[in-house]
This record gives sequence, structure tokens and C-alpha cells, in this order.
Amino acid sequence: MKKIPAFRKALLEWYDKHKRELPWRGVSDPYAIWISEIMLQQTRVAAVIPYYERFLAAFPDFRALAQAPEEAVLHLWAGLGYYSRARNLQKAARQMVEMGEFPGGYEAIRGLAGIGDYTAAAVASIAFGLPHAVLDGNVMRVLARVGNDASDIANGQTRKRLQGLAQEMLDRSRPGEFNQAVMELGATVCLPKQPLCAQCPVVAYCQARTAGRERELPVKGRRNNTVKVERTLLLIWKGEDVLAWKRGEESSQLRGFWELPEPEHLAGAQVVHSVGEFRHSITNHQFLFHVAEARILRKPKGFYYVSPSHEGDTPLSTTTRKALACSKKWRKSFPGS
DNA sequence: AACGCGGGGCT
DNA sequence: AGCCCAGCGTT
Repeated sequence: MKKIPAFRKALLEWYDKHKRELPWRGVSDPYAIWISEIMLQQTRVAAVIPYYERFLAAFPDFRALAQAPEEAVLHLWAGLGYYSRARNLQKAARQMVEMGEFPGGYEAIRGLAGIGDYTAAAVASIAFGLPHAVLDGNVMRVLARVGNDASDIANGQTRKRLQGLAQEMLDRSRPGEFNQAVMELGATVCLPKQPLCAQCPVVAYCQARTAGRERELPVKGRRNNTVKVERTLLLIWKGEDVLAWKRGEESSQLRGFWELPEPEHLAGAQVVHSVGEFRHSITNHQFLFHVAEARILRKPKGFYYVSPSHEGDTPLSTTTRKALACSKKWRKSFPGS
């Protein structure tokens, strides 16, 4: 692309004036920047903010995080999704304790658990001012449009080329802010469906806009169809406690979280009544959960009565919490039952 | 290269 | 009803 210096200048001036005030903006602590970047992986800013505040209050530095019980970390992460991020976070914190410090170079950062190309470049540039360009969904969209590039961004070769282009565009005097400026543009102006080109500081450099094709870019390969599944969760009370089981180490998903039993688990369970239903969609599955209260004669092996109100040592899965909410709502409409 | 992983908000 | 989101690790 021509006029790269002018592009950088226009973008950075816009960023200085229009950037959103976010809790991790203006922070210089690499630890805090790292936490924010991990939370922001595939997760919107609005969802991250409250988690970020709570997490930093609970674990102010990598030593505190390294020492914490995994249950406490998962509890603070519950609801944010992609739980391997939380486990890798703690793994990386322990790596830092071994190293004696937060690593200050790109390769060392890239070697930490849960850190890939994107996050390594983000932390290196924002926390340490190193000249590494980030490439995420926002950057790919902006670059594909600026260059009017109709290549499939799901393709590895395309990504490699875009990574090179991003590196070429990077303002080496302000790498961290330039990276954030491109992402900010993608998040607030260069939107996927309806780009706000009238507000765009670099519209003059956008070849897709010139061609009138900005809404058609970027091109992305089609993904899997969604699968619909119907299931039932059982609430079996013993006083204030409810019967649940814990996902063990062998579980590939939601490891360490507590789940409610289903009829298949409990051959002898007698359903008392239904308390409602809720929808829950994850990745390409769309669940409809029926929720029922039930009774059993004897506690089955592998199940325990846990207290939903003392969630500190029993992280509850989102479906468990939604089912408990159904029960609470049902009780409100049928008091005394 | 393809897939699994959460969950929510917007179109 | 999809699409998309400051992606990463495994196979």
C-alpha cells in the first residue's frame, strides 16, 4: 500500500481522540495487560469488564495467582467461557514464578501457556513497546477492506500474508497504540455488517470502499451447521443442598465444574414436577433443557450434595446456574410448595 | 488444516 | 437463525 505513513498518522490521531476508556487502558503493569488480553480472546469488551475488575482485585499479581486454589480461579471465571484459559492462566503464572519475573521479550512471552501469536504480540507491544503487529478478527477485517482483498481469511496462506501486511503497516514508534488503534477501528467503525465509513479516519486509503465492496469483505469460509439437542436436568434437594457431580480431569470440557444429574444417570429417580425449561447454546450446539425436581431413595456413587449459595469451592456450570434460577422462579410463582 | 471450546449480543 | 467476538491447543 502507498502512503503508509499518512495512514498511520490518520489512524493514530483518530485513536487518540476517539478511543474508548477501558479499565486496562493507561495501565502499564504487564500482568494486568496480560489478564485483559486473555479475557478478550473471543470475548467482547462489555462481557470482560466486570470479570477483569474482580479478577485483578482477587489476584493482584502473578504470585498471588500462582498460589491460589484452582477452584477459586475457576469460580472467578465462571460464565466467561473457554475455561482452559483460566487453567492456562494459572499455569503461566507458575511459569513466571519459576522465571522470577514477568518475561520481557516476545519469544519468552510466546512460550507461556495459553499465549499464541496474537496475545504474544499484544502483550509485547502494549506492555513493552516492542514492534510486533497483532492479527485478530478486527485487524483481518480492516486489512482485507483496505486492500480490497477477497481471499478467504480462514485460509492459512491468507493469514500469513495479512500478518506480513500488518507488520509492514505497524507504526514502530508507537506499536502498542497502533495495534490497539486498528482493533479499535474494527470494533467501533469498521464493523462486520454495517461499516460506518462516514466516520472512518482512513476511508481515503480504503480500496474496498472505493470499489463499493466494503460490505462483502472479508470473505470467510462457511462453518458447521448447528445441532439441536433436548435434555433434562434434575434438581434433587436435601435441605438447602442439591445433588451434583463434578467433571473430572478426563473431561475435555468444563473440567472442574459441578453439574446436575440427568435421568440417564439416575435410574431410580422419581420426577416430582417440572419447574421450567431454558435454552442454552454453545459453539454449534443448541440445547433445550427441561428442569425437573425429583426424589431418590439413596445417594448414588459419584454424586454429592453441594450448597449453591457457597459457590466458592464448588464452581457451578452455567447450565447448573440457569437450572437453579428456573427453580427459584418456579418457587416464587408457587409459594409453599 | 480442521476441530473443539462458552457464552452472549446483534442483525 | 446465524454471525461474530482483542484465539489457543490438540490432532
